[in-house]
Amino acid sequence: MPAPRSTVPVTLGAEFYDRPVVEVARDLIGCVVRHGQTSGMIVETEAYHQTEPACHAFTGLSARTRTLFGPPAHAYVYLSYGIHELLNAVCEPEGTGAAVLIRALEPLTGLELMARRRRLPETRVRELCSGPGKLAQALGVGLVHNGCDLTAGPLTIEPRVPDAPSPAVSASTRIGITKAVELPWRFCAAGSGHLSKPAVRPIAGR
DNA sequence: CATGGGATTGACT
DNA sequence: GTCAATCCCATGC
Repeated sequence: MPAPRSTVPVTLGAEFYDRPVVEVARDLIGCVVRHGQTSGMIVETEAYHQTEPACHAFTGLSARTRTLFGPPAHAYVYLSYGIHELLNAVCEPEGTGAAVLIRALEPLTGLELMARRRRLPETRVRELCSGPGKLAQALGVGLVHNGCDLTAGPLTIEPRVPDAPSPAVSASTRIGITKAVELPWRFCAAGSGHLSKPAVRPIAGR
């Protein structure tokens, strides 16, 4: 059992999330998601906003989207394809439906527990959190966390380490959707080996 | 109340 | 490369 290094937990405050969702998606790259003893650095995100049809909030307020329209800095967790639970961070002011989908992490702590939850050998680190369904399973995040305050725990997101260099971030189109496919609202840490799929480099010119 | 569609993953050809 | 699993919820009768 590793002892905690600090007695004061540092998490991103609500003001971080109370901004345009695309900015938050970009700025979350390099931040750290923590749940219990498991944590990982965010290397891939996507932004979703009520004004575009790929967002669950596009159709308006409902039982499902209540969290999305709620206050920022809360978790929006929903079931995808009846199997996978996907973790989002609600953004923008209360009343606006917007969230960042956390799509991939570089595992940092609790790898043994992650591997157990993922039913994988601990050697296969790249497969622990390289996808939105995978990382939720690895962190032990589920529907029960829908609506959780990300500034209060037990599920939190921490800022980037201050003395670490700012990560190079690439923007590209979102994955796995059929509507508003043209928006470049997917953000990846350049060169990361823990992405759900390789980042597509935009082709200059043409 | 019945139906159908996913912000995915893993197994298989 | 293809495809099924599985269930919440939005939609429509």
